[in-house]
Amino acid sequence: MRISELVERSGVPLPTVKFYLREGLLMPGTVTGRTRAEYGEEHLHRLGVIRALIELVGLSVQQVRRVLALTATPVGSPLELYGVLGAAVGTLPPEVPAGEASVAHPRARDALERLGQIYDPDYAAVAQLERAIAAAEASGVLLTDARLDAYGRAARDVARFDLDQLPPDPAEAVEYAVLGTALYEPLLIALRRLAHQDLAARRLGVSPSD
Amino acid sequence: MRISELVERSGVPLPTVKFYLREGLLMPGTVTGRTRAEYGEEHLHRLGVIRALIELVGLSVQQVRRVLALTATPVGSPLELYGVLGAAVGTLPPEVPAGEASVAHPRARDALERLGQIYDPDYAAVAQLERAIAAAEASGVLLTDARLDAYGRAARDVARFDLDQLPPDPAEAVEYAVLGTALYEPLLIALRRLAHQDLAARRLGVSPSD
DNA sequence: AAGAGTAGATAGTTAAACTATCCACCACAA
DNA sequence: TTGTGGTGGATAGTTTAACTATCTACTCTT
Repeated sequence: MRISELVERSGVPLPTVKFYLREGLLMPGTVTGRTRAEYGEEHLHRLGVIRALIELVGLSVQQVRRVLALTATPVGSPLELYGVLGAAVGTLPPEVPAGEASVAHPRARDALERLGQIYDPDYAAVAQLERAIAAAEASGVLLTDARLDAYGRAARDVARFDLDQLPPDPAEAVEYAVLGTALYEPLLIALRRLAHQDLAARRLGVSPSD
Repeated sequence: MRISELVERSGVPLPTVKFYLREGLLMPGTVTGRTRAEYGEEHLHRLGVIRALIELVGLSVQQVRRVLALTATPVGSPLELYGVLGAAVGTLPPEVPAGEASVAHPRARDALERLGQIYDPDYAAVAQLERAIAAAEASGVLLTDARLDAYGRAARDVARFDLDQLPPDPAEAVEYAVLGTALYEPLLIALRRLAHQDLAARRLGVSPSD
């Protein structure tokens, strides 16, 4: 299809499509002449993913570029994937500055030790954990061991489910893992908030179950 | 203390402090003269919270204003709090546009029905859930019932812990609930990612436990 | 009396994410 | 074959957010 059809079917304005092409989020079509290029269904799908990550998940253009780059990463074993994902740059706001990686993360190390999990300072998520703990401390709210255990257990339950659902096909697995990481995080957050409200309502006597 | 001391002790530049005063994030000091005002420890603490929410959690100035406004909300029972929190505007990116609240959220309603939880379209988190599901669908990744159950259970476990930890004092409870919602979300996200990596490593044979 | 500090106002800066033109030029229909 | 309109590529402008910088009058302290 031509770019006008891509614009019409995706609902994304022409200048914006051109912008994504310039920024490398959308791969170029196959050139069929000096002033003509052909786009396919994969471009349409890609545009959908881009818009979802930007408008619905709230990622920046730069973060989307990284996420999409990861979906093109070839991995040997499907299970290696989360290692690759972990060594790559974090995708969720707030962005962890480049220099902050690979430095010591004492609070995160303590926490992971307590959970019995591996500690690798090169994992971007370790820096995120460190920041999360620092934010709590700076606000006068501290992170107790009991809370760490409770959250760690819940996170592990979710992660176990995610790994169990990993598609056997490597290419599919990459897309699942990368997009799943970005797409399911807001889901978990929203469900936690709704659970707060539901449990609070029940404890107030609206319904005696649970 | 005078503003210069506040600047020095908080590490926040003077123009920025003035900006936060203008924007209503930081409450004004007690005026002691035409060109003089007095600030206290609560201003210092507030500045710490503001910086943590902006720099570490990644909230926008507008979102911080809403979060801080909520900490000043008086509630009858501590447990009412999460209801209040839910009826308020969402605080985490991506922002849910004002008009989007209170409209039908069919996918979110189905999900909540399946989880056996109350559905109230006025809850901001319902709109967030709807968007999260929409984002997954737009990306070609669908939300299975099994995943919903797994995530819902984990979210509920965390929420139960949060409610159990609610301080008995109403004023403290508000600060705990509001800041806890914002501060502990990045924690849960980081722990999920780290659990992915840890479980993936274990399944690859690095360590046979779990 | 004078210098430093301050409140309050206004203006400037930077970055991100678009959005809008411009121009040459090519393809296809009449 | 000639015009009409869609195209690629380039460049420039817009909008919003979050600061950052000045300016001015005034006042507190020494």
